[in-house]
Amino acid sequence: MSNIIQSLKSARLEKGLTQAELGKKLGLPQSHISKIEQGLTNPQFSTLKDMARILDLELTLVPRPMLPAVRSLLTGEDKDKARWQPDEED
Amino acid sequence: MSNIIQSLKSARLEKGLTQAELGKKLGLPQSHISKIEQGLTNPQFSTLKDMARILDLELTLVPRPMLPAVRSLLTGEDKDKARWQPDEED
DNA sequence: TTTCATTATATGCTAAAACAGATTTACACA
DNA sequence: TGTGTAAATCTGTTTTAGCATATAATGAAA
Repeated sequence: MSNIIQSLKSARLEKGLTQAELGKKLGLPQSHISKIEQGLTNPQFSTLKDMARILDLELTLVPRPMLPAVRSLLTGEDKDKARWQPDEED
Repeated sequence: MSNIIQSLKSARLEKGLTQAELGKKLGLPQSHISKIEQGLTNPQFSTLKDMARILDLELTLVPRPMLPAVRSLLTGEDKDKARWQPDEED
């Protein structure tokens, strides 16, 4: 399963939402959320974008060279330790 | 047109790639790239993700509250000016 | 500047996949 | 066991992805 899908599922659970509740907010049937989370379908871009938004996340484009910096910012790590990891694979 | 699509098109042009060249790298027909860039179709998530990667970009999920920080990091702005903008709309 | 060649992007038409709706399974717990 | 809730599966409809082709744009040569 893609990392992004995984993260979206985690975000849904952390918010205590069921697939049906999330689906309702999105105007999507629960069956979709199920298939998406199981990786049984390759969803449309807009579907994931909308899903992210409902979960207070935003799909953004990051230049590869900036990835380590962005990741350390997001994880709250100290950027000045100068030991950035190579990119993690998706 | 979605901001992300817009950005991907800009990235393609900046790299001096034609739709056909990008399509070839992706294993997609040029006609798709055309439709996607025109907003005539709602592409699959994986298509955009792959497209981004070819263009040295990565599709990442950012918590909404972190958006301003991430954006200022990406645009190279001074984070300490303490006048973060509210989120720009997509 | 006209023509011709070449390249870049856009448009039609079928096949495949996402989507909507209804149903079914899994699991909790009274 | 029976009831309620959450997630998964099954079947028909809508939309994208793929292929072929057409239109548009660029540039070189006459």
